[in-house]
Amino acid sequence: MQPIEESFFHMDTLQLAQHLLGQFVVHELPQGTLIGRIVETEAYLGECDRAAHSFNNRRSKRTEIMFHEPGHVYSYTMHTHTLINVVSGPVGVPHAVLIRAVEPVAGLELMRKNRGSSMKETHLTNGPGKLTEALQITNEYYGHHWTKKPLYIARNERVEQIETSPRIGIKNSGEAARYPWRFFEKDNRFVSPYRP
DNA sequence: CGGGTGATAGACT
DNA sequence: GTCTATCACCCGG
Repeated sequence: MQPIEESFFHMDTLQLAQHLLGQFVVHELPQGTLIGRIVETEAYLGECDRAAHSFNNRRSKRTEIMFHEPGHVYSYTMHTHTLINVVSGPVGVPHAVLIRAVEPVAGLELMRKNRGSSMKETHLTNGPGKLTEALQITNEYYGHHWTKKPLYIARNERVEQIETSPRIGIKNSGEAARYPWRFFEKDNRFVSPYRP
């Protein structure tokens, strides 16, 4: 398993959010290699998107990485959970794609250990906070690049049937709350539960 | 020290 | 599936 080429990340953000579906997230650890296949993403288009942390090109210590080259890791903490993003857009354009769910591919035993032994398989990685816990992804990877080991994206076949919906958890973002910028694989049981 | 940042587990129906 | 109580850190002032 090898990291994807850097040029992969140089595409329109809404395209990238869809092309990421099917790709592998790989985390190589001493205890084993954890792999998840991306089945759900959301695009955040900074300058024109009230739901984005970088709305209006808001630049802070936290959003800074989104102004850098695409392919960097943007992570942030939501109370007890870490959420993980892929920086998108050219330098100076603060876009990102949130990875909302993956399908467990390898390292299931370790994932179960990370998530609690009684956790059902479908609940292992079917949410943005769940998958970071299962794959042991922490804020230490803020500013890392997704082409570098030990945490990287590896190429796999793209998904064939992509569905869209409004994004989740942003209902106070006015008009932006209705943009259909959530993408997921049709009928995949590891997609997070939809909350209308 | 206040504001900003939504997801999760578990109980219930 | 739906409901709801609970969860913590970083930052700027």
